Amino acid sequence: MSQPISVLTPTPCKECPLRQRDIFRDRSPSDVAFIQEFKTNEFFYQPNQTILFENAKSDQLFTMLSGWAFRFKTLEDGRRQIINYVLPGDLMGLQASLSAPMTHGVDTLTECVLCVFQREKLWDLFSGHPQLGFDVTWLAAREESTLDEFLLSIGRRTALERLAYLLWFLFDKAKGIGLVKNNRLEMPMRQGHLADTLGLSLVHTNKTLQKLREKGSIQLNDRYLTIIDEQSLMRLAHVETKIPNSRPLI
Amino acid sequence: MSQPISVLTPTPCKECPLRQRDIFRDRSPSDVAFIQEFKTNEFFYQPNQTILFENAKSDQLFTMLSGWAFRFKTLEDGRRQIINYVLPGDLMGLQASLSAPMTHGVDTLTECVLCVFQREKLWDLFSGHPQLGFDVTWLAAREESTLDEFLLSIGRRTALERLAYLLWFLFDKAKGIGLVKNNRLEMPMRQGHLADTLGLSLVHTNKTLQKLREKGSIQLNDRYLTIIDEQSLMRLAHVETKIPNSRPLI
DNA sequence: CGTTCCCTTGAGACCGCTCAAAGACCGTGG
DNA sequence: CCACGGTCTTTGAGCGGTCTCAAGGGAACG
Repeated sequence: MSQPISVLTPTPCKECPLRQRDIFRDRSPSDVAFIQEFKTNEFFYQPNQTILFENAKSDQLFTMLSGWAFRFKTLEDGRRQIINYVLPGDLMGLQASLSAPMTHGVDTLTECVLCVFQREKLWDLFSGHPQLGFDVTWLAAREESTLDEFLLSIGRRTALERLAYLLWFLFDKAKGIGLVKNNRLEMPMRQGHLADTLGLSLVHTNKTLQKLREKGSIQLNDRYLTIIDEQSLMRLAHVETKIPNSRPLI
Repeated sequence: MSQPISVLTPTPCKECPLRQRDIFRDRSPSDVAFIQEFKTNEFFYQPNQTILFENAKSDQLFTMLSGWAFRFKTLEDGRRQIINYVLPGDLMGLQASLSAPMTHGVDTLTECVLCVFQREKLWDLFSGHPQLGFDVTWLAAREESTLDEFLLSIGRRTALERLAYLLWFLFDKAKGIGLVKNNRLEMPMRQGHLADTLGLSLVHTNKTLQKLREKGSIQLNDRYLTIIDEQSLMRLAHVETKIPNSRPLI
């Protein structure tokens, strides 16, 4: 299990390529300066490396700068549940910074670049920069409502609806950060990851994927996802509340 | 659909009966004073009333003072997923205070007494009382890790494991706030609620409940739950990470 | 050119679902 | 005091969605 390497010339926060996107809210110069100070390092990970270990303590929290990763939990016998995917702009490791050891792990899917923050400075963030504290809470609350929706999915949607929902969700989220080009999204995960996200077996996920393709809602081959008819996909998935994408970046 | 009534003589925060319990962390007098000011009202609800409406805006957030409620989401065709239960000391409505309309509803199970806070003062909380801001985040992060565990449950645990987990979880949580007396917990929810929490049908939930009883792990009748053999229940449920109960109260 | 990883397909088993009905409990009104 | 309706629990029967097991095919890579 190899280690990440530190990036020699980290991106300065005020030139952060993510922050340029209008999906991320504006920040005061003083808040950006604090974030810069808060950021102690920049890490580069290979695909299939572990960023955060299940049940281990961590002194760091991270913002994904580029790449895909996923959060997951496992049972001792190996059953795995993928909780959510981590895309550029997402914060992770907050939980471990606030209290106990991590109750979930995070693994990379692609090469990833991460901003590294030190947990001990988190208190300075709340006390000295309340807007940032507010934003951390905002992000946590938003993650929570995403998980609410996933629970509804796994608990009450059929396999086909679930898959439709997941693909729509990922496509929509990726679109917000500019990962969708020509209506095509490169999805680095395997069908096994989708299965572990949906609470389905690999085989049934594959068969459900076929059905979605036959219906003409999506196209997915060679790692590339295209949504052919978004309206019908959303109807199939019972998407009811589209959360606006605009959000803070830390 | 009737309305809650305002309690005529609300409990003063510094005499809050919950705050006396050692499970809730100590607070500085100045923070308690702010919470007192933040609290604009105290509501009383009957069983089966709605506290927060799905898809509606809300200007309030609440702390449960006494009683049981549950958070849920529904699909248009009526399928319902219960996300989590709300017990004394739990904060709710944060999401609506931060951004969009509520993406989930909250209904009472029993009579409930709630502290009511005004959303517009939330910013004062973060800017003037960073410890409280930190604690709000802490609560959000903890709810998130609860949902992670529920996702693992519904996605990867069998019906029996899921039910075992849920009963253990509720019992343990209720114990922390003194609701368990003589190893007995009064559980106000119906089997239909359990089913909608577990992502199972009512009938199958009933049959799974029988199995748990036959195994001698639990006793559940007349609304009262007793855990006979906690170790074996935890083993059955694959409980791996017991999150410590100590937490902040707002 | 063999190995490995991943996707695909088929067959059969089983877990959990729906439909249906009966029993238990409770509050209300005659 | 009993009859009645409503809500909740329990049980049985049969169906089907999803699972596991198994094997074949394709693409990437050393």
